[in-house]
Amino acid sequence: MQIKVKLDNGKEASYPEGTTCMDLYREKAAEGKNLTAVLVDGEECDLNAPLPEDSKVEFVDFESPVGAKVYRHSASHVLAHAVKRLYPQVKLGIGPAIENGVYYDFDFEEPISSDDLKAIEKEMKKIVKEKLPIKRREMSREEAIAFFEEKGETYKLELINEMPEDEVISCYEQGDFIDLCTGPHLPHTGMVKAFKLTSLAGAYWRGDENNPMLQRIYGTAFPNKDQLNEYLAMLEEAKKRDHRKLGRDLDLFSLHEEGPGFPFLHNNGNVIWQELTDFWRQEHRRAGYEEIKTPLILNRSLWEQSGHWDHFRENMYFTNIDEQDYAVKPMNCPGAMLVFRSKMHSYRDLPRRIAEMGIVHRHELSGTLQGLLRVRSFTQDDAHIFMLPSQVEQEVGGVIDLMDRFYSIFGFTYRVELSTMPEKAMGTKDMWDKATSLLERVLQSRDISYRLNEGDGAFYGPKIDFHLEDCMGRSWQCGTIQLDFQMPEKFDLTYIGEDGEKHRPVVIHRVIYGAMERLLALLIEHYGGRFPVWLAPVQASVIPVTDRTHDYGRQVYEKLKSFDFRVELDDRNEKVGYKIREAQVKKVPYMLVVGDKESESGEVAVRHRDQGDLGAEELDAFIEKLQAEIEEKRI
RNA sequence: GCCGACGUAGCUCAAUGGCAGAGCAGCUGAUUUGUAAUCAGCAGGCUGGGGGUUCGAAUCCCUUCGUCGGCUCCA
Repeated sequence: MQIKVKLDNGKEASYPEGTTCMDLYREKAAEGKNLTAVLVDGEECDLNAPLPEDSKVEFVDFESPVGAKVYRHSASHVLAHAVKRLYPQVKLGIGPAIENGVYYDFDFEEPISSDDLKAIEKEMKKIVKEKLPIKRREMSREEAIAFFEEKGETYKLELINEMPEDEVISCYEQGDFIDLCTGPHLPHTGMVKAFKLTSLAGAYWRGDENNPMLQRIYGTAFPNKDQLNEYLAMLEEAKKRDHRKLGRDLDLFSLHEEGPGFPFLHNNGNVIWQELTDFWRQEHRRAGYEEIKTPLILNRSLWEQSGHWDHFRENMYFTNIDEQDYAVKPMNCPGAMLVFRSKMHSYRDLPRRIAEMGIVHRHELSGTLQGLLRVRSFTQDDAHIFMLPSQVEQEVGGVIDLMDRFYSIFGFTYRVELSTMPEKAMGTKDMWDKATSLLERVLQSRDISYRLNEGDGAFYGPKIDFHLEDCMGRSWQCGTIQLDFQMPEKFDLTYIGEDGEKHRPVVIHRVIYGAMERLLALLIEHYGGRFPVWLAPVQASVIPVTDRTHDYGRQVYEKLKSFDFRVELDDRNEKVGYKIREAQVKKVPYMLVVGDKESESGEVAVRHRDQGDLGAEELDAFIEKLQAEIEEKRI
């Protein structure tokens, strides 16, 4: 009997019944293709499984996401195998492929240290050399339980016990190593060509802090040495862009033992900050926002009223004034509620868009602090929009437009997520459903694709989050739009409707930059310290060639200053090359070299940090161009 | 908070139980310089803090603070 199979090149072929994926795989591999997996009818397929009749077969290599996953998953088994050989008593956790690599969680009898990774890597190389065939083995539930019980693999037993009754329990075997795994895998261990163990970390079993902490070994794997080295070089390159390093080198900010998580902004960083907030104010005025400022410390009773006392207390700082309890604000909303409530509103007053650059303090766990990306005190570009229920869709849409306006100025790409009702939530399920579907409707009407994040909403309402991607492909939550039917109730907010009766307004909380500190970190890394001219702490450095041209250099410097450019005069007794190098290292966008020629002609010799020497130009012409570049916020 | 690693001059790093050092940055002087580093000299330290072991500690041990990589959490 023959079976018919449709291949990925569109051709149909027939094979004897019982032909496996492996047979086809061998046939393809013999053609010199570097395959890692086979997809049957779009599903990852075990290589030893016989092909079903009329199936569609595709072959994938490392370049496809599925191929990379299979490849790296096999690498994770090689890792576990090596660890098991070196530490026979170790208990296995899980070991999936992740973006750019793999990890595997282990419960060691005695904790290992990162020095031990070398020996493990060496053992992995041996296993690769042995070219052990990787075979799938299916077991009955009883068989599997008995097997892993005998091996003392308590974590695997936990996984098996939670599998649905009818699930096929499959294991993969290579040499003397067997692991519970759905697969599929590479045909043999010799195919795992280039890998490196990168770090050792702690990780709670199944991500739950109440569970024991396992040791997680991270690594990465590629089909060849070149690709591995390229990846490692990319990591090195990213390190150079690290905002903590650039923050120090460019004198933007600092962090001190005296205030962990409380960043100090230096003049250079503050210049960028001010530009960002100036731009923010301008755009918000245009978009019809007012701006307020509310106190940092407010009485406990306010936090009880807002619900923060019940829902956010672990993250708050407290103090005592005149024998009364006070809290440092962790959010700006209660302050904004008080401002709104301080006068009567007609429906004609709404929507009221009230913005605040609000400084908030949150007690984050010490282990989570990270430069400016994760801090304990930060400034939110907050705003609360108070509106009629009928205005919600339009207002949410307006905020989305504003988000896009800001992010595109910086050249960021972003991803949208919709977060729904969490466990610790205020309000009824019905209100939440209503609010959530409303947000969904706005996103859908604008054709914005989004990811659903079940149970991740704020305690007072569902939210739309905007995640910006940084240069390393990590994403950070910045903008968020949170719908709130709770706060208006808690604070008994009202407006007088057309009917002369009191009604309840709806509130949205939103930030666009998110946290100024995080945004600054992101911008530093995004631009690698080469800020666009509108943001650059120093926009131009005037470099006289000799003492003879110091006076002319000063004239140029003064003129540029009179146009409000941020400019420096480098009249130190140094060679031109030295001054240029220094300006380049500080990533100053423009260097203006002035020597005898320029001082006679009234020109400046313009050098751009990226384009190099641009030649001499009339000073007025340069000023005009610089103004335009700043005005347009050119990237 | 938890797991692992680390903490030496402003920065990057040496010194592994026996006198704490280099490069860059800084300061002083010479040099008058044309598109990424001129030369010479000087200064810079309670080796994160506290305790211990030792004749002797940057080095070994304990503790505490901080930092880094993760986990959990989040703007």
